Amino acid sequence: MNISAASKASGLPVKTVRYYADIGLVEAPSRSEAGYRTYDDVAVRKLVFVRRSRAFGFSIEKCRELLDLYQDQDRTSSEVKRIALKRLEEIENKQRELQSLHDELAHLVKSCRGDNMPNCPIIDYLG
Amino acid sequence: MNISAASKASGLPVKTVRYYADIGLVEAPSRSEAGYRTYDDVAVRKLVFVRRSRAFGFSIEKCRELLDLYQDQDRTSSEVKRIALKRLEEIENKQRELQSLHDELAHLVKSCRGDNMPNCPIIDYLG
DNA sequence: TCTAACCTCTCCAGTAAGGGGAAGGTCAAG
DNA sequence: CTTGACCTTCCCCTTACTGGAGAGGTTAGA
Repeated sequence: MNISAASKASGLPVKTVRYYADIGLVEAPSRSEAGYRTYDDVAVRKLVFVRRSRAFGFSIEKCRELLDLYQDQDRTSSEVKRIALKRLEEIENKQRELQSLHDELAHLVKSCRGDNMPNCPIIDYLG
Repeated sequence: MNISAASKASGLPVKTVRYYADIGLVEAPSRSEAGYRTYDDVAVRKLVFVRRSRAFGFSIEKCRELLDLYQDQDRTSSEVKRIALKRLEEIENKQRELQSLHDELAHLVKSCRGDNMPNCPIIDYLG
């Protein structure tokens, strides 16, 4: 499998597939005689694993840890759960942050008439 | 006012105060004989304006627009409101995204026993 | 007056996670 | 044999800063 096939199979852009090997997140693939990267199903499965992990917002470093656990037959589910719980907390923190931003901004927006006059409570609040 | 005083007065790090002038977000301050940047209250007010705008998550480019409107006596509040509404939409989109991430991840976490066994629904889902 | 401590300057490099694109080699079809 | 699709490496670009090096300026105290 050349890189574009691996890209389609994994759902990741070609650039990203290269990048993940460059930074050592996944193993460097073997090369054809012409120097082309060649992928097998195992490599693609790991790429998919990373794609799904990234979709949850795990950082590359967390993906590294998760990938290690994925490949470690002696892992404990508590190790995985700990990482996932931390991410869940991050998400909840971000949600709280966004909620308060939202409420404040929505309040300002509602108080602004949005007409042709220069007077604006939004600008007033910011200034 | 030297830069550290302006920093304290505006609530922005010194580096950031310099940066905002470097990228032309705010005017380049005048200089003392020794080349030190000197700030006045007007400059500080603009820095505060940017800090508050940034706190709402407005990008630097949006801050540029907002700052222009802030300084434009002939602005209309509808121009400001339009920008704020767009940001509000962005926030709401992000909230929806985070909510679905949260629900999915929370579900996985709940289904994982987090014990000493290798079996893990989180890893299974990702793999 | 000298010196230590602190302030400021510019410039360079780095962050996260890739994306864009140039210059050049390879491969399969017609 | 040529064309076009594919692959390679390399370097710069993105956002919004942050950190640090090395050099010069300022100020308070001995």
